[in-house]
Amino acid sequence: MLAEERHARIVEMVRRQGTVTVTELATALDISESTIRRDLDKLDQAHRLLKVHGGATTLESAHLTRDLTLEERHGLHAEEKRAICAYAATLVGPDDLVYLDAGSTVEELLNHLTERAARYVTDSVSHAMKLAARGFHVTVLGGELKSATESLVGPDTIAAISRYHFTIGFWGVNGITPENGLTSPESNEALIKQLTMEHTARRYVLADATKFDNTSLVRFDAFDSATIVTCGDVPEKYKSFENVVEVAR
Amino acid sequence: MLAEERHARIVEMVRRQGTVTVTELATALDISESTIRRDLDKLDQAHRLLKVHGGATTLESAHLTRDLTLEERHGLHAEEKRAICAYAATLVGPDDLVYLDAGSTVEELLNHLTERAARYVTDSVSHAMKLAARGFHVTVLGGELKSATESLVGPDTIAAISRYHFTIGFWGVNGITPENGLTSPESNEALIKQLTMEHTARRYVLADATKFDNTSLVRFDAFDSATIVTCGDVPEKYKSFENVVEVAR
DNA sequence: GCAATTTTACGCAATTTTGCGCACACTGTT
DNA sequence: AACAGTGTGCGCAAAATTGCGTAAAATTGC
Repeated sequence: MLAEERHARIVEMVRRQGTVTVTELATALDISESTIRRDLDKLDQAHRLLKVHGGATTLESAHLTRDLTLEERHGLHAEEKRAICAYAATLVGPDDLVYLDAGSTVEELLNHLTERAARYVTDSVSHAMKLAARGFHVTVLGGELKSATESLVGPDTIAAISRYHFTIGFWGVNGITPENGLTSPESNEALIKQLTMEHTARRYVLADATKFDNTSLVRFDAFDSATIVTCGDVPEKYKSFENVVEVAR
Repeated sequence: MLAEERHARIVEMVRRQGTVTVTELATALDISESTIRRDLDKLDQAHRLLKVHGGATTLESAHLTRDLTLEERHGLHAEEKRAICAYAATLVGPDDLVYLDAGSTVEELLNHLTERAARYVTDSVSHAMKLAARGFHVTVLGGELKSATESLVGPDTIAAISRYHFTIGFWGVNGITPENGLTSPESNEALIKQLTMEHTARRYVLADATKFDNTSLVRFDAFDSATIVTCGDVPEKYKSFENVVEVAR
């Protein structure tokens, strides 16, 4: 196995699991622990992961210790998010044209994507940069860049969306009820969500259990217009809906 | 087998698998490892793949491990760049629609921009994020994201450009001669440069003195089609041109 | 605290990979 | 026919990588 390939797989495992031990890596890649340690040294030096006693972690999880408020949101329901996204990633096939919504939920999905033959399109510049850095084919919709969300909005974005027909797409959401449908706090973003869903064949909304029974400000589609992939303490009334998929934690 | 055919098949294998070993290639193409290595040298030099110990990888997957070239380029001629960009930033007025080329030279320009009333458009996602974070109005052209340069290329980018008419624009460049004009190493990037220049009223090329008397692979416009802002040890023959502006260091 | 366990760092040998010189084949020119 | 120029394959020494053993360092359990 090539050194570069090993490095890529190590980083991939760290990204996927958050943390890995030296022994895990050595077993998984069938390489001596000495080599794993040398690799971790290099990767740590290149700022691709953080070497810690016994193994390695992602750079993000290292911030977790210092930053409370910002990463709080990030770390909240992290396990549920991971389970949801691990499942969602398996839905992507080699011939898909995949739309990826902006937002932190879909950001977690990026860590689980493995289908390199598929083509990805997103309105989030930060998502695009992550995917491109990992060697995926990724296209950015044009438009005005709002710094708060790092997503694109405006007439350019709308024009770009209208030229695409996605085979599969993934969206984050803030509120879900059967009556009010899928809702989001910002009208520009809601418009983009609505338009992209109209242009997508298979629609998946990724939502941990806390999103149920909440209504945010702007509705972007009906409750049953997408498959809702969820995880955690889902209220009983939602479990009977055909378009709700609950994955194990 | 023709050398060109071999090169094409090698690049194809790298693209497909992400990484290949020299032995793999030698077996697959039934060619000696010596020849494979010589081919890899050439292909690496032509930036069609990255040669690594034991084989080769795609440029994308490798970009992460080696940040040498990136930083290397970053620190080079920093003083000249700063002087050039400090001057260039003064050219932007409140009513301008400004085009910003991708690349490290223009990245330096970002640090000097002060005109918050103007609107900025760029094909570099990293430039856009920097500007947005600092509160500027910034629009991103759409298109496929190439991780090596973090710039956008492809039909989406071209379509987006055609809708704009910029009042002023700034470009980086790799080679400048009166005979061969302005040249760039990559044909996709060169095409974007050419198109954006056609859609811009006042054109400025930012180039430190080392760019003179060099010719890169692809020409994107004539020598006198833009004002060339430069600094450093400019060859005498260039100082007499009306479209060359030399700023003090 | 302190001992037991785990993890790490370092030296060394085996293996792999690389760079380079040289011989040979092929091509087009004089 | 002789010639230079280019591309290819092979052998060998230098360099890089890898795996293993062992002592030092860090962590854990009591």
